[in-house]
Amino acid sequence: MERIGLNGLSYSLLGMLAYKSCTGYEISKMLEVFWQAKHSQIYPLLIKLEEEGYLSVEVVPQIGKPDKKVYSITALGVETLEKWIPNPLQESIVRDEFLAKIYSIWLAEPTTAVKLLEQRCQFFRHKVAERDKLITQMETEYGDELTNPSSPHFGRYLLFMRKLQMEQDEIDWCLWALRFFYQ
Amino acid sequence: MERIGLNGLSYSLLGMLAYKSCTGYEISKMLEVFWQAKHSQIYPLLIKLEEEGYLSVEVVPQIGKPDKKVYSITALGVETLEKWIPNPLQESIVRDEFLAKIYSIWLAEPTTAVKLLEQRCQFFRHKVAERDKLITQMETEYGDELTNPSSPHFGRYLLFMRKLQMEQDEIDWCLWALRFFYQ
DNA sequence: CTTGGCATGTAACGAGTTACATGATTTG
DNA sequence: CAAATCATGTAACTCGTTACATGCCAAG
Repeated sequence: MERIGLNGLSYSLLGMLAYKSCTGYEISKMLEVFWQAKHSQIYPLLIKLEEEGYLSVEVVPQIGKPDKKVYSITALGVETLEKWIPNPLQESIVRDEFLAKIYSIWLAEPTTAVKLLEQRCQFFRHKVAERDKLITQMETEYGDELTNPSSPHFGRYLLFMRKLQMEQDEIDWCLWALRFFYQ
Repeated sequence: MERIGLNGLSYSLLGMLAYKSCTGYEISKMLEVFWQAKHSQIYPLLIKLEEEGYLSVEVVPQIGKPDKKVYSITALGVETLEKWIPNPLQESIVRDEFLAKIYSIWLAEPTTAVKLLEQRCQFFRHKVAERDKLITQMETEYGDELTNPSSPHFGRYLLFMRKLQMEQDEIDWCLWALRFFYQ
C-alpha cells in the first residue's frame, strides 16, 4: 500500500495556508488543533513545498526581530488540496498516555487515581474556556459566513466546534469515572 | 526535558500484560484502543522488555502454527507501571487526516463534502456497534466487578466506555455538520 | 536581570511504517 | 484455489522529537 503524493503534515500546511498566508512560526502555533508538529519539522517542510511549487514565499524584513518568511499557497497547491479531499481516509492516529494509564488504573491507590482524573478534568476545563472564547470571537466577527459551506471560515468553524465538543466530553467522562471512587 | 524511564508504548504493553498474559500477536490486535502500533514495532520491544526484566516469556509449541511466545509481567514490571501512573501527563498525540480535510472542506464541491462526512459517519456507526457488543459481553461476564476500582476489569471498562462515547460523539457531530448542506 | 515571545534554522537521535520473509490451516 | 488467520521476526526507510544555535525586545 504505497502512499502517493504528499504526507498528512504537508496537506495540513497547505490547508492552513489556503485559509490565509502566514509564517512558519504562526503555523506552528495554530497547527496544534489537528496535527501537532514542532517547528523543526515545519520549517524544512515549508522550504521543500516551496521548492516543489506548492507554495510561494515573501521575505519580510523586520527591525528588532529576525526577518520573517510569509508563505502563500499557489494555484498548484490549491489544486493538490482539492484533489486530496475525496481520497480514501487514513485511519486517525491517537496515542494517549492518559488512556493507557486508565487501562492500568486498578493498580493505583484510589487517591492517585482520583488525582489523575481530576488533573485531566482541570486541564480540559481550561481548554474549553479558551476554545469557547475563540468561537465567540469568530461568531461576532464572521456571523453567518461560518455556516456557509463555501466560505473559508466554514471549515475552521466546523473544526473548532468539534474540538469544543471533544473537550466537553472528556470532562463529562472524567466526572462519570470519578463517581466510582465516592461511594 | 529529558524523558526518563520507558516510552509510552512500553507502558502500554506492560499495562496490557498486567491485565493478562498474552502473545505479541494478541497485543497487536488489542492495542488499537489507545496506542496503535504495528507488529514490527511490538515484537522487538517485547524482547527488549524481557531482557530488561520487566517481562518473562514462555514458549508454547504448537502444531500446524508457528510456536507462540506468551509474555507475562514480572514484579519489576508491575512496580514500574505503578510508579508511572502518578507521573505528569504527556499531552496526547492526535493526527487526524479527517480533521485536516474538514479544515479545507470549503474548497470542495458540496457533493464531495457530503460524501466525506457520510463516509466518516458510516465508519463510526460500525465502530459503535462493535464496541457496544464488547461492552455488553463484559457486563454479562463480569457484572459488578466492572465498577470496582481495584478489579483488573475496571480500567478496561472505563476505557471502553470512553471509546464508545467518543465514537457516538463523532456520529453526532457528523450529522450536525451535514445539516449545513441541506438547506 | 531573567523569563518569555518573536523568528528561523540544522543535527542527531528515537519512534513508527512498509516491505520482505516464512509457512501451515481454515474458510469461502 | 485464493484469501484470511495465526504467528514471529528483520531491514530499510520515513516521520517526529530533542537539543543545539542565534539574537533582539518587552515585561515583570
